[in-house]
Amino acid sequence: MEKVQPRTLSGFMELLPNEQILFNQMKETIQKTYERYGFLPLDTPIIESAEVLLAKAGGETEKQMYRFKKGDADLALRFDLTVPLAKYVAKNYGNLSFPFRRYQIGKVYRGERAQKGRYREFYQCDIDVIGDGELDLINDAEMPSIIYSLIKELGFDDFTIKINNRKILNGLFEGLNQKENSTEILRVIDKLEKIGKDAVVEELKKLDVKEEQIKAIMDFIEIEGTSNEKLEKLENLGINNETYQKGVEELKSVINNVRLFGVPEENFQVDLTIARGLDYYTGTVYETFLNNYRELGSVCSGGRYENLAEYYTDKKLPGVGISIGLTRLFYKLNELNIIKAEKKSISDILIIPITEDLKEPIKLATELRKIGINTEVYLNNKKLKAKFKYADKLEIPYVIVIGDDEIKAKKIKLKNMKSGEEKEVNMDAEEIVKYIQ
RNA sequence: GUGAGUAUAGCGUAGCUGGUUAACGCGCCAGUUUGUGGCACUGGAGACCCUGGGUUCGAAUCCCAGUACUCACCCCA
Repeated sequence: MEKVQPRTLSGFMELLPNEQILFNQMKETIQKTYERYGFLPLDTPIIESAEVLLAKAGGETEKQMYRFKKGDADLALRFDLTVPLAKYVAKNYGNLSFPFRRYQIGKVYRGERAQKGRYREFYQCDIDVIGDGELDLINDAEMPSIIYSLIKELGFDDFTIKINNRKILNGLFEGLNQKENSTEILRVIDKLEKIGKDAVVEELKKLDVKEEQIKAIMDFIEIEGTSNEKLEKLENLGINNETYQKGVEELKSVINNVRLFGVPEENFQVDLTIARGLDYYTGTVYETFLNNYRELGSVCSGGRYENLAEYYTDKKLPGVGISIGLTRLFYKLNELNIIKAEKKSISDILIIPITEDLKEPIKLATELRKIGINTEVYLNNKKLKAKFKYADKLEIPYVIVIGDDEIKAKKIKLKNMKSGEEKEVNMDAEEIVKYIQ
């Protein structure tokens, strides 16, 4: 029979068991951290009506969205988790308590060309706080504290959460009469670290920004110093634009409150070049960098938006949120050998029966599972040697052999696969647990 | 969407100045060791060399097309 080539589409991540175990651990760490801050779980469909998902879309988003017909229905795969959240909040407005704090961890889809660390299907891990009508600025200051806990929990100490406010840049552009160009200019500024100062100037020239305006922009983003020094310089720049001043005020307040939430000074800073690609942010924006691995780019980003669900409801729903691209993060950490997929099995014990009667082995396995020990029974009729080899290959730490002798004596030998030692123990789950680490 | 590269056992690769049994490592199976894995040795299975066409006495090897994948740009997580 002719076989179909077993293949996985470009841009779709598929892992081996040892990698998947590690991936799941990271996912669980993120979930636990989000829950510790009181965020509620949410799961929305991967497929939604194209009309819903494309309500506000345009340009790149629309081009990259997977869209298809099923019968007469015009459907699409979700592009991110924010749009489904907007729909959800608008739809369930009456049944939710505000401020609504939710987390969502799920796959999203983007039909673009895959490349290193860029996938067509990937996990996003989002949290957002949505206010009804308004949302106090202090929520913007809580986000960095959550990022701080999260990155710590993921095992990193040396990282910096960079904080900025879009109003500052937008106000600056307004003052320079570059409002129409602001999105393009922001994109260019965002590339500063990647392409360098001179290239940024070149790019700005291409956007027809005038010489003295370029100078003003460059002078601005090159403001140096500690967070407090930067804030002071921003205030003393003599820019009278209202949006700008509001931005500086907000940023100052957020920075002060981030301290209140206990984020150590070395883990956050004002960075005026953080602009984020997404243009729906309207205030505070965050990016997080691992200082020893700057090449990873931001590992956790987010920001404040004025009106989450304007395309679905007249209710004004401002929010602030952050997102981790787990698939990319995992891929890159793995590639750089920062994390290692070592566990090949999640079993603590493999029970190897060498008797026709499986009653006792299964009974023991059930008892062990009841007290929380991951237990697997080898259920194939192979030679004993092959059964041990299986435990060895999967690096299952303990093996129990149960044959007729053991059943008769009600004693088993618990073998530590790493040391090779065997210990005779009563055939009793509670007893056995005492000898495993 | 634009540009470049790659395609050979399950995996990673060699072979690519065309020459008849396509090689190596890992993995897999079996044995040395019939209630004990790792190590070692011995043996074995496994490949329409991406697909289609062309050049040639002869193609994994050269040419063309298609497809897939990878990388970069764009954009982004």
